[in-house]
Amino acid sequence: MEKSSKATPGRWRKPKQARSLERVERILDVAEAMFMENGYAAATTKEIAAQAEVPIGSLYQFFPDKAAILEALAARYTDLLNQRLQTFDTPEMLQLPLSDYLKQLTEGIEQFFVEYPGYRAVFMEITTTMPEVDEANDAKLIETMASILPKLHASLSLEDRKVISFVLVKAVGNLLWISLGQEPDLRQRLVIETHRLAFNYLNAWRQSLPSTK
Amino acid sequence: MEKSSKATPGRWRKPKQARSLERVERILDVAEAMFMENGYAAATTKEIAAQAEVPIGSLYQFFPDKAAILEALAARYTDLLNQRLQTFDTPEMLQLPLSDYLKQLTEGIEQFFVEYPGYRAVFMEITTTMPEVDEANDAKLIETMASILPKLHASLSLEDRKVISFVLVKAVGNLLWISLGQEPDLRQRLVIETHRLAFNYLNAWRQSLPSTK
Amino acid sequence: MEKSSKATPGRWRKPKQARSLERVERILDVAEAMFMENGYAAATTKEIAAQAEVPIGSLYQFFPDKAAILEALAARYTDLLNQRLQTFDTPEMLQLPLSDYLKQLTEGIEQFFVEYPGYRAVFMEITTTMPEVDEANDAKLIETMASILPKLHASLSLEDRKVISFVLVKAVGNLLWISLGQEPDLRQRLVIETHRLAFNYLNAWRQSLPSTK
Amino acid sequence: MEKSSKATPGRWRKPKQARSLERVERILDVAEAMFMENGYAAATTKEIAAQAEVPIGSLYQFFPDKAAILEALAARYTDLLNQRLQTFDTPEMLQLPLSDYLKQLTEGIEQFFVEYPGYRAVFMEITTTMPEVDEANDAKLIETMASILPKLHASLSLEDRKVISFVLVKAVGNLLWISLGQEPDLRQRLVIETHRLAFNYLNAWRQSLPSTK
DNA sequence: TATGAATGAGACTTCATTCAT
DNA sequence: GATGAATGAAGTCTCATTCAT
Repeated sequence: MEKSSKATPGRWRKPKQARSLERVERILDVAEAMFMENGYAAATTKEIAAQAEVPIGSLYQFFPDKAAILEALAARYTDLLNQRLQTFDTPEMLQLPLSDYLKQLTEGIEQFFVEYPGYRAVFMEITTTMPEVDEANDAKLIETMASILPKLHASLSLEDRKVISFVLVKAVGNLLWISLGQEPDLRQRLVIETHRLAFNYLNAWRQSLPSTK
Repeated sequence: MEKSSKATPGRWRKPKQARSLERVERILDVAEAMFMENGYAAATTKEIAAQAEVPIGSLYQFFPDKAAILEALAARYTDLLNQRLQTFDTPEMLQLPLSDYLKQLTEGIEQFFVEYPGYRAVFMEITTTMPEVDEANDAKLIETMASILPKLHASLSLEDRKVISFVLVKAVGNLLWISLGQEPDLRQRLVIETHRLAFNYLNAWRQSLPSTK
Repeated sequence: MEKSSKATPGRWRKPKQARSLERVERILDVAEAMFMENGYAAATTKEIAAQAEVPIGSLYQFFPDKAAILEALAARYTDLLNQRLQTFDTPEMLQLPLSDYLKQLTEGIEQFFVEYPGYRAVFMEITTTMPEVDEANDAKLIETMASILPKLHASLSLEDRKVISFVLVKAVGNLLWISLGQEPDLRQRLVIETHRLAFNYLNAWRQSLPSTK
Repeated sequence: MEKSSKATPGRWRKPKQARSLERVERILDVAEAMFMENGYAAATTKEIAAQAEVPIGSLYQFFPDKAAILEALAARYTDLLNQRLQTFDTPEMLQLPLSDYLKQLTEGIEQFFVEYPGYRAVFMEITTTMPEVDEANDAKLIETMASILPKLHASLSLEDRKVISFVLVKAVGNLLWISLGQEPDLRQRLVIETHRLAFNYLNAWRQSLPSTK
């Protein structure tokens, strides 16, 4: 615990690293808000720094360029969503009947989008601006999904699991994501329909295979 | 039925309007290519004009600003896709068994995306930059879809048709659209899976209702 | 007074020249309004033509360039103001006591500015943009004034008349002109003060010379 | 009290602020010259920056837009003229006979216009382009004048002082200002006439009131 | 390490004027 | 003569990023 015990005895100085972390978070929060408000292109690094009360020079010490802020935001969310997905990879969950399981999953994901409205804004920009990042993100989610699937239905081949996960992540994800922006009534119905879509899809797969869950 | 037999025998003069239309088309084509290449933000009006061999001033006579070019591109595609959708609103099509019908539809839409790879790039930008336009575009497609549905299943309520169309347009559209960027093998499988998704979804609806097709 | 009795028996066509005059007037009126609204620089020839319902090409047949419109406006006003000034060069007027004469003059000029609020806008631009034109305009007014002065006081030398006219035109003109933009109360007082200024100035001259009016 | 005797003994570093101030001054000087040469509209920010040897980006750090340069110029002159006016608000000056006092004042102002020929160009543009700024500027001068007047004549009401100051500032100011552009002979006479105008105006006021200076 | 003034390429857009029809 | 689409030079201003302090 160096940095001297004597010197500058008055003001306590927060460990540098902690201060940095705080700043980075503040930058990300501000950037997210601004991206949501007017889009990535309209936001300026200067304004982000100003609102985050961080000198522009410091911002560039944390992020090599503007795009990196968006990337960091995306990473933050991918981690978060992945964690949420893993929530559904527990014995209690997996023992539920398929329909119920998917109901939980569908609602859980919708819930996630409600909790993090920034997800939408961030990935809209990402999809357009950095397809690779978007791809990578989805790949992760698909992988997570693929690792859950065999527990729902044992006899799925790796190939099948990948494709099914792809379809689920993209279709279900997209639908729930879009539903967010809709009127409450329609939105509620959309969640139900999304469940219907997912259930019947997976159910059809189940019936086409020898053993079922 | 020539454009005059006697007068102005020498140089043939293209009607003004035709020349303008040609220019507008050229601008749109060039812009589309550039938007696909590096994105909307990276494209410059100056370069678009140059490549389209149209003076920049003329470009601004046709389009009030850069965004208007993107909008026009979107409108062009919405019309095109709508027309394609209407292709499936014929007696011959509608008499097919549901599965076959959806196979045609799925493949037809995929085909469309193959034919017009610009669709993707354009609507990616649109979704981010001009959500209203995107909304309007989807609304049109959903409406068209909703007008086809009752012929597939008579007893659907208006409300149901709207929701189902929404789900189909968004999920199927998104899936096929994304599949475009995938490896051929995966892509082929995705088209099949999309069909499976759509069929089982609609089939579930059918079975939950009194009379069926 | 037709323009031929036989030819083009159907629609009557207004003599070309008359139509042109009308158009020119319309252009000037519209231009004046626009110059007053947002200034000369902000007005565009295209918009002037559009509002005057005259094709832009025609506008350029009447006026070689944009500046010419401003010049024409100035000329229109110079003539008008000169005429108004000549109103004070009548035997009845000139027999009035100096104070009364100047009261009439002051109020008459103020009245003119009220009648033609465009005068202000036009000459503001002119002064800045085309000092020569402004100079010429003032020179005319000064000359007119100088031709009236000897009737008020016979023994003024040409040199004196010129200087006095200069002072009167510039100071009185400016003051009345500015007063236009003031609150009614202040404006009324300014007219009175302008008269006081002019009267005491001329009166001082009178007393410094041998014979008086 | 040197800027440190020990530390950084080598290169002397001009304080940041000083450098900025210098740049701002240079920009203003260059802009003034260009506005005088061809008018505000003809001057370009790019050229101003180039001649001032300041990057265009820096120019825009000091001034939000082109108009702000003109405004700054106006403010600079208003301050200057106000200071000059205050020169006439001293006991020695105020004890002079009215005629002598006004002679000093008239010549002092004329002198000012000679010293700062840019004043004319700047306020010509300002009057047209930003009447509010012009108004504010004149209001300041009028106020200063009004604060001097009671010392010339004690029994003037506030209302009277305001109007008299208005007349003096506008008429005398305008006359002297215009005289600048005239031939030397005429100019000299105009200064004399301006004095005559002002003196007889104020003198008339004096005689109409009970006590005099 | 921290700061923020400095940089300048280049983006979008305007508009007076022309001239082919 | 009448028309108005066409032209393109040129203007203002932005902003991601750097680097001297």
